[in-house]
Amino acid sequence: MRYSALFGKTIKDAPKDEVSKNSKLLTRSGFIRREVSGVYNFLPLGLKVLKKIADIVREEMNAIGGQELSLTALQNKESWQKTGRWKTFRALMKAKTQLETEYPLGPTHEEVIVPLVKQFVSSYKDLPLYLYQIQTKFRDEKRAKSGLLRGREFLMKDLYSFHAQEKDFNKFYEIMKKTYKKVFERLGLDALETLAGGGTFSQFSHEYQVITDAGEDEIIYCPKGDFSANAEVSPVKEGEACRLGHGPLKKSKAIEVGNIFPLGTKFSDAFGLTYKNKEGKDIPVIMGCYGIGISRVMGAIAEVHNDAKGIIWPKEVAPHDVYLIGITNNESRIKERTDEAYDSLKKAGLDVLYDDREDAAPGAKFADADLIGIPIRLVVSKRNEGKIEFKERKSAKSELLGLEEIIKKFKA
RNA sequence: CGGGGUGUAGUUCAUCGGUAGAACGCUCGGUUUGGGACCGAGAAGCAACAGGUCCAAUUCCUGUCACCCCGACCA
Repeated sequence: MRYSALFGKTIKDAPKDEVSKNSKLLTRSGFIRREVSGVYNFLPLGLKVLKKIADIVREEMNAIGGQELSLTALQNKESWQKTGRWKTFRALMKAKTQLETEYPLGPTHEEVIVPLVKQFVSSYKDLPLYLYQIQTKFRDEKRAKSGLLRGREFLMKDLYSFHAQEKDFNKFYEIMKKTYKKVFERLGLDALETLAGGGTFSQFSHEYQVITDAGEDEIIYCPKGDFSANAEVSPVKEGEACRLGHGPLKKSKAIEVGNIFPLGTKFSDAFGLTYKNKEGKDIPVIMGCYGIGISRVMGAIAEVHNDAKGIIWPKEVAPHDVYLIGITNNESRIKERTDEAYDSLKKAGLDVLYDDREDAAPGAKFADADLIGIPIRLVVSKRNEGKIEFKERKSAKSELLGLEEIIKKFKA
């Protein structure tokens, strides 16, 4: 991609209404732009990141037998009345047609998936079943805030599991814990598996919390990593020893980037979702749900991985592999050499953002490279004597390498 | 939803009862090229919206809307 053709330029000053670190950085660097409060457009660079996050999640869901589908955002009011949530789910947005018919705008999808699954599941042979989607959700937050961290429209992965036996559910719940750990590692997030309340569904649930002052939750956790609980439900307090005798426990603000939740038979009961066991008896299906806020993850990464100059994207979610700069000058062949490097890198399968602006001062290019935060920066310049400067965004050091060596480095 | 604050050019901000100005960005010309470079010339605004006061309102008053912050809320 040539920078000169890229839609979405960087800006020096963030709009004054973008106050949170993540939205400031993502707006300045041309990844997102706010539409209304709590609702963001994703520009090409931002969408690339969003897709990479989604793809990692998708891969891991597929790996444990998840089947992807896509459920509607515009939902069925009757189903929500059946579960009682038409009245009790405060953040439910309701859309009205010209004829005054009301539709819930999906904040979550139990009311859609359970009736759907009921049409296909009737025997123990149909279970277990793991269905997920990555889809836009709507929640009528009384106050949207913190950029991508709490919006009214956001992208979320939700998986629903259906089981014949409690035992089977428990086994899968543990698999999900491992899977979530792996997902967040790949996303470059240090997410603590945190014990949380179960709301109206169950006694407990688990949240995946990333420590940051921008977060809204408070967690009590052991710095050695063997305990973490949401402060709302934690029986132990800051400063005490954890269950393995480590200590002292710490208290921090954190942002919830995922959660997993036993649903029991609450929704199966509401919709009469049962299966026939071997004796021909109807048994309610046991369910679990498992969410990851895709757009919130993007915000959390920007919130946590940055420095004074801009974002520092983890490799797996970066919008491009390389930011290529040529420091041109009319007399030398720098422009040609940079063009050649661009072509070679592309041929080698790398996704390159080539800053091909001819009249921009070198400083402007460096500043944009740092702000956008692509993990590797390459500089072609007459100063580098036929080699290319290779620099990691996260490091202050750089080295001069040949093109072949650089390509080899990426393959490794 | 309670409290506080803000709406002026794409962005950040000035102005102030006499109908709008800078910087950045943008366009054109020229000079530049290792940390947001320089010179010159331009384009760009229904001053959120509606009403009121006044000879005259971006400016004062009222209302509405939007946005931000704190709190409450967040299956």
